[in-house]
Amino acid sequence: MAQPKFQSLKGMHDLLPPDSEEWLELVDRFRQHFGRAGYGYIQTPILEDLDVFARVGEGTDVVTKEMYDFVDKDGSTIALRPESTAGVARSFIQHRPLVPWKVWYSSQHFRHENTQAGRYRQHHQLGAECFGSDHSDIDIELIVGLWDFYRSLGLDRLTLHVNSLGDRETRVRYQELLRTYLSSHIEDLHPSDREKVQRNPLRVLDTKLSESQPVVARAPRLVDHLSETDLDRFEQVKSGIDRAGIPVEVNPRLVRGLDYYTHTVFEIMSDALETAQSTIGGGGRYDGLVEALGGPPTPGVGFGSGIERILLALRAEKVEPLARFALDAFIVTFGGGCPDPSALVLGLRRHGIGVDRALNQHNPRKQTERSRRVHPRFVIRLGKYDDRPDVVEVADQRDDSTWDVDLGPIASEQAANLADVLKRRR
RNA sequence: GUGGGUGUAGCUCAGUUGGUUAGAGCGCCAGUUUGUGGUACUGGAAGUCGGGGGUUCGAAUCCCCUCACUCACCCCA
Repeated sequence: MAQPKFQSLKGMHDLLPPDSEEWLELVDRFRQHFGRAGYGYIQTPILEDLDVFARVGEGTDVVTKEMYDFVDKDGSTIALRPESTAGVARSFIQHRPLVPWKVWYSSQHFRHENTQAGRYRQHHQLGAECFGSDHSDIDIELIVGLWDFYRSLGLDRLTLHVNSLGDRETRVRYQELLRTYLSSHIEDLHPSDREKVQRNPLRVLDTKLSESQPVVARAPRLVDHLSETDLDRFEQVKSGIDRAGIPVEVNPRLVRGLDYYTHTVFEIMSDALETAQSTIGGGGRYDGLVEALGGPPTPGVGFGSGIERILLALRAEKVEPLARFALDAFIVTFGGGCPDPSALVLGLRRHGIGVDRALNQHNPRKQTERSRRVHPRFVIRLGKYDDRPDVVEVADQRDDSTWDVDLGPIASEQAANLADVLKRRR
């Protein structure tokens, strides 16, 4: 194909039917799933003050390299959100809702990075957050909730990884210890891991570079430095997940991309994805986040899950598409003496019947072929009887039965009459 | 930011050592059919061969540049 003059920007994609129908269905199911657990829908602006994001991820690529930030007309520095949690936390501080505050979102995020399978510059996440409770049951509720959501979609091949980073003091203390250790073995690390030692030493733990593995394997382990209370908390979360019947794998090298996490962190991977990005959802606890943004000390926990990656995983597991575009009825017209279908179509819609017709074909055979695309419940044949223009034949696609309906002689009542017949049958 | 792969019709792709007017399947349009159910047959429309430059009598094919897409690294959902 010759490239058109304009196409969507790199890593940003159009969403068209029928894929868009499946997308809406996915979001709707998420809404119902977390709605049942008491989570309300939240929307925050796509643009925020740059510092909202910068405060919470100083050492991370997400905010240092990949942010779409720019100077606004009034000179202020703003950014397209690279993730949602920071904006939701800002909103929490601004409105001070009753706690525990449980919200879910479906939002687009922007990261200026090179694209690959399951990785886009504009990507979409479903997520849920809870602010104002440090109860470990919330951690459990979110993790189990997300797992069950995936299962309800038909995903089967899932792996749950969890880890604990301890509280902030633990984390800071361990981070220093790790930095000291790694600095003394800096020569044995892969060059591209060396710079991370100062900036974000936890990140070295999950390196994929084999050259660094021996050093990392002998590094001090975070789990050995957790306090009694940290360990208790971690045990509660693990046993809660276990009681829900979900296989859980402790991964001591699991750290996360954003550095506001404390205590629980987790990821759910799709084992069906052969691509480099198999994590479809992840999150954890961020007890210091609200405070870092200038709010009162408030615990929080949440997750984000990539919609595009969920859909990739569904395809990889060969799950049938979640939704199909379907109409109640499709109108086929016969011959030159056929009444004009326009009024009937518009009238049926006013009476709550989803209906369409073929506009580019006049051969009934072609129209019938067209109707198969949209999987209507009923096919309505208009103008079939030359001597009785007010009679239509209705074909129920479910059981292949057909019958005639006399619409009556008064044009203004015909749509209502037919709508009644279809609704009774439906 | 770094590296690999791929660009030919709406889609998926053929296209020989460079050689007439660039092909197929699917899809689309129409007909066989004043007619109606996933079939069959017939015909039709549709391509600046991603773009630019070069070599050549001659380029989809060879060379250079460029753009786009894609996969991977980094990183992340």
